[in-house]
Amino acid sequence: MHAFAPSLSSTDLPAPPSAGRPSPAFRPPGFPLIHHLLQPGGAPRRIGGQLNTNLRQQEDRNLEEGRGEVEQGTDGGEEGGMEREDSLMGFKKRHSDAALAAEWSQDVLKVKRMKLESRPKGGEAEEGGRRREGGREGRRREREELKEQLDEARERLQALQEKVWRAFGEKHMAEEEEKKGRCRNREDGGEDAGLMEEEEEEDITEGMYDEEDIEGGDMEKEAFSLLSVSPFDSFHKQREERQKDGEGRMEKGRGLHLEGVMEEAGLWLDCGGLVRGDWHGGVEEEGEEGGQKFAQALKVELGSAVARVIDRVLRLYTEMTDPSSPPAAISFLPPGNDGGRERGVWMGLLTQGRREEKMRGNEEKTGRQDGEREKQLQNRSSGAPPHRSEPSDLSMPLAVQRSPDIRKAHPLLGPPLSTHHPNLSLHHPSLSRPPPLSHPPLLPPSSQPKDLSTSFHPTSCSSSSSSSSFPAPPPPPPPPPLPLPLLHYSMQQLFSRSLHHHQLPHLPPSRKDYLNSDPFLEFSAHPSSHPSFPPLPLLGHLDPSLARHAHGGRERGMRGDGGMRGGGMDGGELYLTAGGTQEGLSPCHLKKAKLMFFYARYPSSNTLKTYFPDVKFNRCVTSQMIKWFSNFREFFYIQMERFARQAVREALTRDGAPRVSREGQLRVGRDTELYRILNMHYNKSNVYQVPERFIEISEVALREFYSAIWTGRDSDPCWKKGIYKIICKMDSPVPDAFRLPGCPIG
DNA sequence: TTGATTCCTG
DNA sequence: CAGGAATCAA
Repeated sequence: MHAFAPSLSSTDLPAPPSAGRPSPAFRPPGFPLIHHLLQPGGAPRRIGGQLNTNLRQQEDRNLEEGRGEVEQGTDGGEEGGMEREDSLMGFKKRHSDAALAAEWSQDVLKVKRMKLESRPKGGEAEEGGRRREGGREGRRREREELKEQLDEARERLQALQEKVWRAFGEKHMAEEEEKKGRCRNREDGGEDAGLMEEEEEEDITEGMYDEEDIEGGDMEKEAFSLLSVSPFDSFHKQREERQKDGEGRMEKGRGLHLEGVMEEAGLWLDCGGLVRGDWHGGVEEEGEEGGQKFAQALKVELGSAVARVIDRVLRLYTEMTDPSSPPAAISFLPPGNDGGRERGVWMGLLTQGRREEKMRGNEEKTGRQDGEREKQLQNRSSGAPPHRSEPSDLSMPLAVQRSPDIRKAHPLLGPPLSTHHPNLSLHHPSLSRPPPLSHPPLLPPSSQPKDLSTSFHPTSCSSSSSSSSFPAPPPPPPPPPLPLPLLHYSMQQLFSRSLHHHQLPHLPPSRKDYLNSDPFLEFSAHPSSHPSFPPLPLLGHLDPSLARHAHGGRERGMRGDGGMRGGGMDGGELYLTAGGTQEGLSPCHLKKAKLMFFYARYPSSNTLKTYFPDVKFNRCVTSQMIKWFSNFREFFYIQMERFARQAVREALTRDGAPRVSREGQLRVGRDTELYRILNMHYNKSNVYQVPERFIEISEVALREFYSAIWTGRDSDPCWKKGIYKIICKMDSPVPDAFRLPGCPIG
């Protein structure tokens, strides 16, 4: 089980698209993989009864949500728990009715059929007769028959188990033998006819299992079919059946040795041995050890098989989508853009700006505050900036002052070495021209000399080389794609698609698809990222007792009861609602929101609601999230302004009095300081590939700021409004991947 | 009046 | 990042 636990926990497994899957915190480490595999998308799995309250409610929640949509927007927070209990009770009640046998799966029917068929001929009548006879003679004969049948059953069982073990590559015959020996001894100790049926059912079950297992064939190949494979299906349904039937029907409730085994391995491991069904007649206990091993073996095999299949599918998928890309993370770079080199070519202007800033004597600190000082500084020190306020300057013919010797680096060979900044490289072909600037046109990028001086670079080549300015290593290269496996979120995606859309992409998506539809491929497994993906990501951060309370379904109750959080924590409190949504926003939601910012700077509240299905929105939560994006924008614009001012200042100090704005030469590449800062802020874990579009927009914003500052428009109190207006029109649709609940990355 | 947004502050 | 104030639009 643990063999694949780190990378493939139960929480990675497919689940209904709705929120409310149990948090890992609720689950002992050994929660069986198969349990989830048993719940193919949407198929209600009715399990209950023997589960403790918490788990039962979780299961019930799964059940409910398997049927349909998230109960979003419904007022289920307070009453959810009760309603669930009621529905559960009602459910049991309903199922005590024999009429509901029709609901049972074919597996159950098959079990019954096989049970009948395998029963010794006439045995039933004879048995009844013996029972009526009721004497000692009858009992003796009965035992003899039982023994015979038992022997027979043992043989069959042994054969069947051999098959099973062969199938799973494990042989625990000795243990099985020992187990059966104990069973027989116990039987000899004197039990009534019920045991016979039990043995028979065991036999039957083994047969059934064997049969279906044979059909199952290659587990690895058929891992997906295992998601709905029937032995376990029937196992669960029979468990349910037992629960419905209750105490009085031992012949149904008991037996099914394999079932018992599985039950133990499943439920017991699940719940830490807390729960145990009423069906235990004693034999199961004897076989517990072997049964658990068997179940363990099954789980291991199932888990590894599923993991292999998943990896294979992922590989296949990533190959289909972009054979040239590393499998782990599909690059957003357009074809032909070769990673760092290309990026280095078409950008780098603002590389390493910040430290330079400090070197230059704390002229700026941060954006807004700099604003005033910056103005003063510029008005004062840059001495009658010729570029400012005179349109005539801007309309003057471009006279690019540059020293031809500066730029030897070939545009395709990356940034110039050391002392020269690669800022003014070729305009990237994929870059869309920023919206028309409010000042006279600049040279089109394509016509601009490739060897323009680095005058716009915040780091002055003349004053200090970048290497000297930065003893520390230069800005980190673009984040390398992380290796396989793609799990967690991407796997969720994959399963979500395969299970709910019943298809995997078979054709390479268009570039647009890359950008807008399949960004989940950008996610790569972070080594340390752990599945907060399925809902309730915050629980992991909370006190376990909170998790317990929350798990109970009466989360609000704990607010008063637990009192684990002092006053003032309400804002960030987490409450589970009946629909699996949570009130309050978690750090995971914040991460997700930040990633969304790459696509949408100005999402509407309605948009946010659609992209956070696991959040129960109320006025407070909505405004909080709106506020988040406001803060994101604020940070974004502050950086833009800051770097724009820096570039302006750089241009002034470098070229003296350039007569034209050259913001057209500004670039934001993945190797620039500006990019690094933005990435650090919105994508701190650096597991998400920043969309190219966001870089383009950043460039637009940077140029707009530069232009405004250059032309002196920043003296207008409302000078940023126009820029905001431009940027707000550049929102792109947030990928569908973000519509899933939970946190996309760890 | 409410919600969204920006600006400012801590 | 949150809180608060101010502004603006619906």
